[in-house]
Amino acid sequence: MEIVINIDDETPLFSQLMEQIKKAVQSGNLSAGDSLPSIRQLANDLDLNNKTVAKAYRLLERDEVIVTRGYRGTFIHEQAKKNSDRDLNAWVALELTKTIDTLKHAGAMDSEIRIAFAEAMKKER
Amino acid sequence: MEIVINIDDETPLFSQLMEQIKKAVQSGNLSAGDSLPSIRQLANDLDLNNKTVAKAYRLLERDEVIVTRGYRGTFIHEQAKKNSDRDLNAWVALELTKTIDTLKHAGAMDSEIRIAFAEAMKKER
DNA sequence: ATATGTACCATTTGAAGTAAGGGTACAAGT
DNA sequence: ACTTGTACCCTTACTTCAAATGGTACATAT
Repeated sequence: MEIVINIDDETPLFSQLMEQIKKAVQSGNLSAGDSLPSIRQLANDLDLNNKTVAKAYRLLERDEVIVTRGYRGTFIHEQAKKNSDRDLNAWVALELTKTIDTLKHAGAMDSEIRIAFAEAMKKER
Repeated sequence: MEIVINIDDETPLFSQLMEQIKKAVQSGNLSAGDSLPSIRQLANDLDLNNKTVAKAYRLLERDEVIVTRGYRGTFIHEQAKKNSDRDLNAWVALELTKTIDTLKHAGAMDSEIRIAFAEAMKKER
């Protein structure tokens, strides 16, 4: 499989990486159980920082598209194909939009919503 | 009635002004129908900018604590005492906290929630 | 003329957060 | 020794926003 990262693209590098791995899973280029390059290896190949690749891997594991097995490396998740369709971001956006809509219809100003949101994010630890 | 604005206080000036007017309503120092100083007058007395006072007045009118009658001036709302108890900010914070709680329990990262929130605020015009 | 709220134009200051990178270190296993 | 993912430390550049201020202008009324 080949991965191409475009630095000029406005989408974050870790997002590009996630998208391409998900696409490879959906197209069948990557199948359940396949091993992925190590974080350091991939970072070196793509000329990215370790942290950038690690972030993509961390999120892909949370989405159950890949599985990390410590020193053994990283592999494609058994349900990767099914899970690579799910879009957590879209769901998050939908939930937030619904709530914001409610607040605005009640007359809340944008700044009030933003302040309250920032406070809520701080306190929810 | 006397209003005291503390510049060293971390709470925004317009918020301080709103709070003090609401308190004056609750304590009975200001009653329904009482007239308030004009925006320019109050801004001058408290050494604030017109916009700062105007913002407080605008929000107090939205909360139905005061009523503006154009060139005639600004007055205490008929239901001011009842409405000065309601706290829109607290309700907004509660709604957002509930939604954020849901998102976090689903595994969403803080940054994802923040990005989605910013997008939702942009698109909801 | 003068005063009312309001609506624009603008700027400055400060805070907060993301994305990305750099470095160092660790336990677990080969 | 070497590699794995991971967890810290910190820095840089960029973006967005709130809050406050300043100025100009307007219709509406006295």
